[in-house]
Amino acid sequence: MATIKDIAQIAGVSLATVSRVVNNGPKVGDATRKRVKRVMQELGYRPNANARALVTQRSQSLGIVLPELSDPFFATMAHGIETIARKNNSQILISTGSIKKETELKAIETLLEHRCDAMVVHSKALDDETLINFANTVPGFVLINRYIPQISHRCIWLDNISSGKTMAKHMLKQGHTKFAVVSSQYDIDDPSNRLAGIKSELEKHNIFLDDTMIELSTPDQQGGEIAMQNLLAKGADFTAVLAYNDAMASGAMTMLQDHNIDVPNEVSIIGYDDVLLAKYF
Amino acid sequence: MATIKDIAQIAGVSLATVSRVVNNGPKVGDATRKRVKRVMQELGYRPNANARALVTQRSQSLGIVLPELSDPFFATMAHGIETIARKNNSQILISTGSIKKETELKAIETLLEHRCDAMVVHSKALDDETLINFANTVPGFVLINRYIPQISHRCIWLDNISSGKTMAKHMLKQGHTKFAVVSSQYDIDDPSNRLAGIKSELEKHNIFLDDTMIELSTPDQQGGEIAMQNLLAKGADFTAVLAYNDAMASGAMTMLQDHNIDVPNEVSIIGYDDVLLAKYF
DNA sequence: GATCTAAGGGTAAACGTTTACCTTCAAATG
DNA sequence: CATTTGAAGGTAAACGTTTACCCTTAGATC
Repeated sequence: MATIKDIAQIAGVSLATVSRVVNNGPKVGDATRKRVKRVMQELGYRPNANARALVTQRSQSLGIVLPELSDPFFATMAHGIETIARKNNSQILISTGSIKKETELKAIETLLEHRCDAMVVHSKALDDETLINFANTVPGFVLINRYIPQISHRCIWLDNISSGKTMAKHMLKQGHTKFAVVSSQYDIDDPSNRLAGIKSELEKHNIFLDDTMIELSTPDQQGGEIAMQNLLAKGADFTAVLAYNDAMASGAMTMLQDHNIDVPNEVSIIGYDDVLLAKYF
Repeated sequence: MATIKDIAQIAGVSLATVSRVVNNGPKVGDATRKRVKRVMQELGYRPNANARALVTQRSQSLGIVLPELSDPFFATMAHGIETIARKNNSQILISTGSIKKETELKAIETLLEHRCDAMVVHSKALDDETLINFANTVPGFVLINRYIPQISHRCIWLDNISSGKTMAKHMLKQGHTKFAVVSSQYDIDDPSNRLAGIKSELEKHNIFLDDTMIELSTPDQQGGEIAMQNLLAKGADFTAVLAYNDAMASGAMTMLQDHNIDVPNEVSIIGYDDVLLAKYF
């Protein structure tokens, strides 16, 4: 692949001049600029981003750490980030961490080695200390869907407790009194906070959620099915289901329908996230 | 951020030795190796991937060009690629091209500048010539879901004609005689080839698909809705619907149900891709 | 005791850019 | 005519690595 040196030689100018043309810099005459551009075109010259990053200390790239790409929720998130990144002509690098300490750490480290200008990290498995450490040493380190008080200015998060309350409130308003919860089995803040919000709201109305009415599984469609299956198997009595997210809600819904239980006439169900899927369910 | 020079100085060795430790190379004594590693640990040293790529001429990265990340089909594809890339400790760079000539070209060029070791390109908008040119100048250039005879060894593609036939065959076997097609509006090979396959199979059974029975729209759920809406609006008479993909099939299905048409008792519908969504529809 | 060998480690060039600083030259200024 | 000025362009160091080649030393071999 042609380098800046090749271009310079063929065009009969110095490296500096070629560099200036590449970057639309000043100090180049019109004739020279045109000539250099033609040579670049002819040789199919592409500036080497690595060399550039090395000397400018800016890589024009944004790192993203996500649990998984195949989950529509995260795919949509990546898509959103990519759109903004592109507007700032940054390239995105994606690493997946699959909610395991080791792989999440590896994902962040790889991105660090690439010297991304900034990184958006969705980490659920790593402990606060590790993340605080990263935030304090890496300039553009941003945490998404997680709240750590010491580095709150680097966090973007949801108020899960309030979310839980809102969900419960809505169902209560519909007149429901018998509730079941289908939630995530992962030991992270989001499910437990949402559950806390739900419970607190219900208790205001003197409804106490028994543990038998709560089923945990993986936070995807299959998990929703399994959780609902378990609820039905033990003969749980409910008219309202509060699901951890839309994926679980849709799984639960499918399972209810498989058991000839009419949604929403016999049982109401509420999800979370508003992913595209939700619209069709 | 600490460089190899800092490590060398503090550990009292040369750059070469540190480099050997980083790469688990030979010619380093046990004691020295341990000492260097400790210093690296203490300073939180991370080798600079850009510098490395520059000198080794290998970037340990794999570029991906996709139309869009938010579409589950492509997200799943990206996920599959990422899994393999990670096994070969390569980082993935994703660029989206949104099926427009200009942006697809830009996406490829950006990846080229990053000197990816290989790239997987899903391009529908660029013409054959451009892509042939890339394939011939870029070593690891692979085309996915597209077939160009001159560079067939760089292509991974589907036999869309045969696919269309299979779809039609299946519906014929179920005894259907009145068909409608819901397909993609994009002027690319996939929809037209699939349609050709469908037509050819139907004609074998003396069924001739009228143009009024074919509705084109965007290849997503919304497009499926619109296409079905149009079919119903003009009072098309059919018992079987062949959809371009699962997304369109689900949209069409939703629309049928909205019109109180029973799927699958009154109308059968077939999709394509087998995305996760399909299972739940 | 001279020679050889292997292990351990150092030196410096190279990768492809950017950019601070320097040089040249022609036109403008006095 | 001598001086100043600004535009156009060149020189070379620097970014952080890897690696081919060189050097030293201690023990083995004859």
